Amino acid sequence: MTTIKDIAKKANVSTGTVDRVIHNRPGVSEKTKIHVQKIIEEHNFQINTIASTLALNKSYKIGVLIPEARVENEFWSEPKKGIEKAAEEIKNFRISTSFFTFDQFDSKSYVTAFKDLIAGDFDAVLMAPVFHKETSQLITHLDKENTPYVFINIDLQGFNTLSFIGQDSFKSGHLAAKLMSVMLADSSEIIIPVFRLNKGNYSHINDRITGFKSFFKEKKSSIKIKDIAIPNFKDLKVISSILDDHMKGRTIDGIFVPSSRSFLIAEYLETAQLENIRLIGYDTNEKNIQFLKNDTIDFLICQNPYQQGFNGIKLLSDYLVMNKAPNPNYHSPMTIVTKENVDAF
Amino acid sequence: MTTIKDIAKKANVSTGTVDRVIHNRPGVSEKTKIHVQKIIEEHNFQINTIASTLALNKSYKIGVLIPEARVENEFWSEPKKGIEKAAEEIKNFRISTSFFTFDQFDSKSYVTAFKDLIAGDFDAVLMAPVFHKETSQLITHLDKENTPYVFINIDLQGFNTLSFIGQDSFKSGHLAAKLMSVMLADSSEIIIPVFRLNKGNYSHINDRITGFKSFFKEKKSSIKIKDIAIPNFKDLKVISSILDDHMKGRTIDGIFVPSSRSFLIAEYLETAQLENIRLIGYDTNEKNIQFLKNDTIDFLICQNPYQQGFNGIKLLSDYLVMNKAPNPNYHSPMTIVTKENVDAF
DNA sequence: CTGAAAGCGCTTACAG
DNA sequence: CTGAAAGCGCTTACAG
Repeated sequence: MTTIKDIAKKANVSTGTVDRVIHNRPGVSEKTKIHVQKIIEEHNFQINTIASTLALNKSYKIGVLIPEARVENEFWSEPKKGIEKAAEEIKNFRISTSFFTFDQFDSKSYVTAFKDLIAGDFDAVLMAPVFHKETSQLITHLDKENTPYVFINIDLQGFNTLSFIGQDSFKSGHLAAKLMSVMLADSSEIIIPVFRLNKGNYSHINDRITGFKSFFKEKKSSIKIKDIAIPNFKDLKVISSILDDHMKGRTIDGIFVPSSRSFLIAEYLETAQLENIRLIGYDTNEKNIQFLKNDTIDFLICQNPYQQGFNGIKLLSDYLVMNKAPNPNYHSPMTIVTKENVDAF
Repeated sequence: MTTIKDIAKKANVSTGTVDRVIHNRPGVSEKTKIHVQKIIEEHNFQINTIASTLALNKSYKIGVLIPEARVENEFWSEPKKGIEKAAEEIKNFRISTSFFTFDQFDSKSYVTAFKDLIAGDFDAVLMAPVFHKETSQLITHLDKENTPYVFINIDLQGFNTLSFIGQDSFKSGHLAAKLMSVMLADSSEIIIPVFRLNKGNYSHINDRITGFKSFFKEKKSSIKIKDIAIPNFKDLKVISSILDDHMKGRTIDGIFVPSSRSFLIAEYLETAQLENIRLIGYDTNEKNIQFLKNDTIDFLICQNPYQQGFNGIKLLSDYLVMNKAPNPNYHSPMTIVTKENVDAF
C-alpha cells in the first residue's frame, strides 16, 4: 500500500507538500507540483479516505425534510428507515442527520418544518418537495447559501437540485397497464379511482394515469378506461356510494388505483362481494399487502422507498466527504410485487 | 462526540485500559473493568470504527470463487461487477479481493480454481458452489483453517456456511407460475424445456420447476404441463427439431424456461413464426432483454446478481472488520422484469 | 494490572 | 514556497 509518506520520500519533499499537491491547495511551486504529480501517477497512488477523514476532523450536518409517517399513510416510514440506516453507517465520518417532518396534507406544517430546517444551517438537505408553491418560495434560502439539496420521491422541475431520487411516474403507469393488459380480454372495462386531496400538488398521480392510458392508446386497444373522482379517502360510505354508482349495471373488469390506497378499493370489493375484478395499485403498505395476500389485489408497484432514503443520504455523504458529484437523477426501479414474491422484499 | 479519551478521564484510567475493556482484552482487574464499563454505558459511548481501523493496521484478504462470465452465459459478469464495486468501497479498510474463476460446465476447472484459492490463505471466502461433490471434498480445507465462507447464488445444504445469498428457487418457480396463470385460460397447455447439462448439479433448476408445478397443483388448475428434455443448448437445429416434435398438432399456450436461456426458445418461436405463445424465463442477460423488448418474452425473473455479489462482499467486510455476525441467509428479491420496467434496473 | 508513548495515514497551523 | 511537528481517535509493545 502506497502512502503519502512513500510519495514524499520518492519526491524528496515533505508529506505536507504532497498533501497540498493532492488537494490542489495553494502554496506549492509549479515545478514541485508537477514533479510530485508525476510520482503520484507513477505509483497509482490513491488517498486513504479513512485517514483523511480522521485527520480533517470536520463534521457535517444533513437536514432531512419529509412527511411524517401516519396511520393513514405509512409510506414515509420506509424512507425514514433507509435514512436512519444510512446515517448509522456514515456516522463515523462525523455526519449527523436531523429530521424535520410535516403533515403531508397540510402545507402550513410544511412551511414551518422547512423554515426550521433553514434555520438549522445544514451542509446539505434531503427533501420531499410535497408542496410546489411553498417549495419555490423557501428554497431560495438554500440557494442563497449554496446549500446542496436532493429531491426524493417527488420530481419537481425547475430547481437547482443536486439530484433527484425516485420513480418515473409515467413509466410506472405504463407498467401497471402492461400488467392489467395481460390479465384482461380486449373488450374489457377499467376504472381509475382518483382521490382528490392535495390537488395541484402530487402531479405524479396524474403522470401515472397518463402513463397507464397511453399504454392502451399505443396498442390501439379497445379497452375502455374511465376516471372516477373520489372527494376524500376517510369516509368509506362516500367511497362505496360513488363506486356503487359506477359499478351498477356495468361489468368492470379491472381497477387501477394510481395511489397507495388500493386497500380502500379492495375493502369495497370484498364488502360488495364483487369478484373477478383485477386490481392493481401502488406501494407495499401493510393494508395493501394484506389484500395482496388474499388475492383481492393482484399486483402492487413498489417504489422502493427504503432505498430512496438510504441512497439519498449515501449520495450526500459521498458528495460532502469525498466531493463525489452525483448524477442529476436516479430512477428507482419499478418493482412488481405480487402475493408470490412479497415476502422476499 | 465522546471519545476514548473522555471515558479515560472520567474513569481515571488510561486510554489503553479503556481500549482493553471495550474489546474484552485480558489484563484488566475486574474492579476497573466494571467501573469503566459503567462510564461507557453512562455516556453511551460507541467506538469510532474509522480510527480503530486505522490504528489496527490490519489487512484482510477475501478470496472469490465464481464462474467466469462467458459469451454463452454472461450471467456471472453481474456478481463480478457487484463484487468489484463493493471491493472498491472497502479498500480503505485494507481489505483486498482476489478472483478465482472457472468454467461453470467443467468441474475440473472448478477444482483447479478452488485449490488455488485454498493455497492463497484467505481470511474469508465468497463462492458459488457450482459442483456439489467437488465442493464437499475441497471445502474441508477451509473448515480446517476456520476460514469463514459465504455461498452465493447456489444454496448447497450441509455445509458450515457463514451465510447464503441468493434466491429461493422454489418460490421463484411459484412466482413464474402466477405470472403464467394470469396470462392463460384454464384450458391451456404449457411446456417446460429443460437443458440437460450439468445434471446432478444445478438443483435450483429442479426447484424452480417444482415450484412452478406446485402452484397449479395448489390451485387445482386443469392446465397441462409437460417437461421437455433438450440435450444441449449449442445446436439450434437439435433444439428446433425437438421443439417441433412437441409443438406439432398441438396448441401450446405457454412456455416456462427455468434457466437463463429463454432467448434460445424465443429465437425458435420467431423462426418458426409461432405467435401468441406466452414465454417466461430467468435472468436479464442481453439476449433475453432483446426478446423482452420485442415482446417475444413476456416476463423475466431476475435474481439481482449484482446485488448478490455486492452484498456478499459487504457482509464479509462487516464480519471481518467489525465482527458483525450475518444472518444465515439473505434471500434475494425475486424481481419481475418486463418490457415496461427493464430500463429502470 | 496499568500507563506512557509511539504509531496508523493524513492534515494544518506555525515557523522560517 | 516548504518542512517539522502536533493532532484526529484508537491500538499495542513495552516498562514497571
